[in-house]
Amino acid sequence: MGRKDANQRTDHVLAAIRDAIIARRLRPGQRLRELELAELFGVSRTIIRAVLQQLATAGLVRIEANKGASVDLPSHDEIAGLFQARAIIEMGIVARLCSTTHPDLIQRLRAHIELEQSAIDASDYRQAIALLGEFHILLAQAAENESVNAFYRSLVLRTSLIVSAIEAPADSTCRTEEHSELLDLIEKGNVQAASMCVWNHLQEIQTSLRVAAEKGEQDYHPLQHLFLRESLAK
Amino acid sequence: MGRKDANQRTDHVLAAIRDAIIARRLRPGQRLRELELAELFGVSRTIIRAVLQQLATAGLVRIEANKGASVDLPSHDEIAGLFQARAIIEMGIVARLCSTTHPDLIQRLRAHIELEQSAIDASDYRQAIALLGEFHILLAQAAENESVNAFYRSLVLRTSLIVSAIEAPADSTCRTEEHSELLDLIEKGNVQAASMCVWNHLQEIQTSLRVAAEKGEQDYHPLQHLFLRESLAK
DNA sequence: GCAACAAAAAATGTATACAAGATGAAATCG
DNA sequence: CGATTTCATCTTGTATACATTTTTTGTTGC
Repeated sequence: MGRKDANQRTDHVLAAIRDAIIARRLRPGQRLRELELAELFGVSRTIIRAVLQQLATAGLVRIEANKGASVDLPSHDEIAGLFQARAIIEMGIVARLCSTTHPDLIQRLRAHIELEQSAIDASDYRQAIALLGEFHILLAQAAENESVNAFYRSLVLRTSLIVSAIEAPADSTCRTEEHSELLDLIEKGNVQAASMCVWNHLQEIQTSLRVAAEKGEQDYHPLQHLFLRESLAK
Repeated sequence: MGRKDANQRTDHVLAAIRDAIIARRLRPGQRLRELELAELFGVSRTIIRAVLQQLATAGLVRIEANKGASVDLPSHDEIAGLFQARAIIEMGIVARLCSTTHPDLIQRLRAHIELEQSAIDASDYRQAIALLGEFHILLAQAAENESVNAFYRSLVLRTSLIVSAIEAPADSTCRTEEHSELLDLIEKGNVQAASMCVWNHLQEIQTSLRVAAEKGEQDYHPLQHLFLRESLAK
């Protein structure tokens, strides 16, 4: 019924399921049955299908023909590809930033790094990890390009899902010195070194994640038959 | 009715409409009414809606709540953003290619440039334009990253729609010498210069397109009430 | 004539009905 | 007892029906 609040239900359901995936209340591999979700949200399957399709194009959900949808579970190769993609995008952005000067931008990023450092000093690891990840988002925003931004954000979203999925230890996240070093290189306009810095930085994260993943793979057992109702309750 | 050929109808309709947009049989701004399309393809609105939604996420179609879908008509700012995005991605790819040697890849791209040159020499402009555009696709493929590739292809698709939409003259497309120069720089591993080359290259295309667009804007009058049936006939 | 309003037509948003593939358990055969 | 087939059930795929919004049309008053 084309109501005044058109697509509002769709958007609400979309946000709810996406948030549940991000918060890992819905684990990779979890099946998402249309009728179940429809009843849970009090809407029809029509809306659920639209939502699932959108989540699938965002790469959060996998849909198989005649088999239905489930939270996406990327392979090791796909994970490597996602990190590589992030590196490529960031190198492009860095190259752009190197060619022109952005004093205010650099200053803002430096301020962010100070936040990182003080969180680390205060041993607030939860906050520190969040800030370390946010640095990359800010860097991408610096490109001031909507398309690139949206794409990069979707890459970060998917990679951070992986990070949290394998309960990565703190040392497999960014190091604040490298962020600082990158800013120095950008300021100097050294594209060559800045690119390498970015590449190595993301490469490090990825390899340390792979190690953590392989270590944790033994005690990984997908909790089957999770209750959607609880998983989706915010 | 969940049939053996699941999603086949959807895919067929999707391809048909997308091809029509690419081939400019469907012009930007053209309204896409669900019932009309449904009857044309002999399917239900359900399928048409799924297709339109997918086209919308691909950026080819714009959907307004309660108003329906139409072929996307990007603003000048959006066009600039798309070209800038292409440049950023290509700079990232180029930075990647510079850091390691890819003799076979360089050779393939050089072979492609020879094709460009011979098409130009033979005054086969149609072929030349296609080849000049294809160079960028090949370059993107060189990154060997599925995510980046898919994203870049969608950017190229949307920008080439614009190129054909404004009936750009030949001199607003790539120049083969610049492609050759870029390869030289990659081979030397000069990230700095290669990045600038890419940026300037796409900047040139964009500005010459803008000029062409402004020139052609007078005699642009959207053919209203085009017949969908004819537009979609392959 | 034309501006404003009212009713009708058309188009989209959502729910539901039904068809067909997928799944799993019971039944059958070796 | 184990492998295989069959059938009941579940789930997805598609069509259609109905509600609500938008757009068009027609009419009235000035």
